[in-house]
Amino acid sequence: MMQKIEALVHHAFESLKSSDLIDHTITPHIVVERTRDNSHGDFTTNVAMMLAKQAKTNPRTLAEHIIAALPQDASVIKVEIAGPGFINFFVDRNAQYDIIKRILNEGAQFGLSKLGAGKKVQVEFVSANPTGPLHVGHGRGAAYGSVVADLLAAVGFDVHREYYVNDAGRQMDILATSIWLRYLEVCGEILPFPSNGYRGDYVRDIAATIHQSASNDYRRPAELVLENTPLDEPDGGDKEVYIDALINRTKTLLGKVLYRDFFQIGLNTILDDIRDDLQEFGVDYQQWFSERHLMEDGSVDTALNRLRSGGHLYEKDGAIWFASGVLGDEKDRVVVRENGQCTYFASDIAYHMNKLDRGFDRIINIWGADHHGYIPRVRAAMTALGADESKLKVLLVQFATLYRGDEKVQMSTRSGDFVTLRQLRNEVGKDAARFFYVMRRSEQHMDFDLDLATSKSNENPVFYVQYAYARVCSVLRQLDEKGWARNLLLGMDHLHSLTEEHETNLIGILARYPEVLQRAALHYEPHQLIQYLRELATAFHTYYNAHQFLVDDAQIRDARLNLICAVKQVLSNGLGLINITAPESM
RNA sequence: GCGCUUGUAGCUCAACCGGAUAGAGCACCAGCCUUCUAAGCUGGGGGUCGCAGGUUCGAGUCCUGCCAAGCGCGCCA
Repeated sequence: MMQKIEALVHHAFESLKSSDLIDHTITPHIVVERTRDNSHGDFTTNVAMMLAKQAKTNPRTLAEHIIAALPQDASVIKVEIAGPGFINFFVDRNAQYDIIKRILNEGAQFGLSKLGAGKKVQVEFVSANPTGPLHVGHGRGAAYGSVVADLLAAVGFDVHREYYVNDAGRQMDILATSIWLRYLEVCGEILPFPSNGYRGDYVRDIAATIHQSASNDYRRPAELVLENTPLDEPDGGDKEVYIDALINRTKTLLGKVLYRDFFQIGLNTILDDIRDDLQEFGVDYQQWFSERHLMEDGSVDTALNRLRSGGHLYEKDGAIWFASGVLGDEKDRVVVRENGQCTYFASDIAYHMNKLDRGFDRIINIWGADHHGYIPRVRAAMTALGADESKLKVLLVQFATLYRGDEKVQMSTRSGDFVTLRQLRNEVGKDAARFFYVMRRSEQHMDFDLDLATSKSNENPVFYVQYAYARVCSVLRQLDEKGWARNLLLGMDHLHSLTEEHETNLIGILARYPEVLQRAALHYEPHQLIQYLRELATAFHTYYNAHQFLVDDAQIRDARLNLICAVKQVLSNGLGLINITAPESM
């Protein structure tokens, strides 16, 4: 309908041009919107106001010309000028009933579109370091990323979901060393735990598991481990220097092969846990991309060589720098350290080169908001690699602060004192967790109230929407119990009897669903869909309270049943996109 | 100090490329169950859209300056 009106206005412009009422050089950008107020009709356009100056007339006069030139259309029953020059369109109610037929015909397909035209989009999200279980901060990125990906797929993009596994680098060495030290404790060795090590209970668990299968194979005496190590921070030393020394001792004492095995067991255990966790949270990936793989197959060297041949690298202070400063970054960045090791940034350049080489039309990175300072250097790298940096879209997710009632839940990753995503799921359930996470704009700081998410009351927005769905199901069960059967075709023939204000309002909301989906997808804003579902649920609950559906008059009854079945379908489609269940009864 | 983000009702948040009277939920007050699930509905009060300028037919939305909060500014990841 919206496109139809847009076309009508476009035709009007063309005929005004040909009759010389409007300058030929004017090319109107016609935008037709739904009105926000029923008294303004169904659709509106502001072109008259936008172009009045160019057309050298006032908005209302121009609007009159446009209306006079509008082609006739049976579904448009009234057009009027309002306010400073809006052109408002009133649509024939009978045309609006068609949406119910469409929804019931298209079913689960209703709302989907081909807007994306099959363009390849990669969405990389979560990508938490595999140094421990996911915590509630990662949960928001997981929920947000998966819904964004599903929304894009729903409007016709070819979506590739990916998790970048940082399985190389110092943090992983710290993890492996932490596990080994805990393992030695299990063996009976007595030694202090480094202040910069990973202290979470999961480290002890992994150590215990390894000891069960490997017994004392990796055991070395504590004296040897601590031989020639500097002081840890609590003793007046530097915790970074100390942990690096311990990593070196670990590598030396275990030897290359055993260290590698040990490292791998830790990595696999944690990665498996993360995989399970995400899967149970309704998050699936097409690919888990290994950073280490990138280093081992020479991709990092290739990327650096490409930068070098483009003249973007130089040497200073024994390190190799990427001249990102001239490409929009705050300053230049080191890619190869003085000790010959590549930085994390170097492998990230290779990773983005790899993404580009795979031919994605759009590359979406979903990061925690604390990484925002990293964006310019990645863009600089893409530009230096000769790519179009506008293909990259970085979406930032702010942290969620957990509350239990009024009380803030304190968290610290390093000390191991944090709420895991798994704990959150166990406490509030997958549905509530997903719903709450994407309820707010992602860049918005968010307060996550655990008590509210678990409360089975009218305060809880998740139940509110699910209850609307369950209510429709309940009505259908009642229909059956009363010995009636729904006659779909009879209902279709009498949709015109749905004239109550509650009914026309509901129909109007249903008709908006495809547009909401497109907007939510193209702007990467799942919260738009949530808002919509709440609005739809409200309109349904209101209708439910105002009118009886199961009336004796079969024509009205079946028309109403068709309407509420359409509501049921759209609720199901919308909840499905957020990956939240639609319960038959509650 | 520089950069990014945020600032809307008592609280948590919306507001579609700049559009008509800034909307929800919670909380508060007053009502609705002999009728399809009251996890629901109806009505009410509640706002200098952080502050000050500017752009224009029109600004919560765009521009500039200030104020406040969060984050970032490693040869960490």
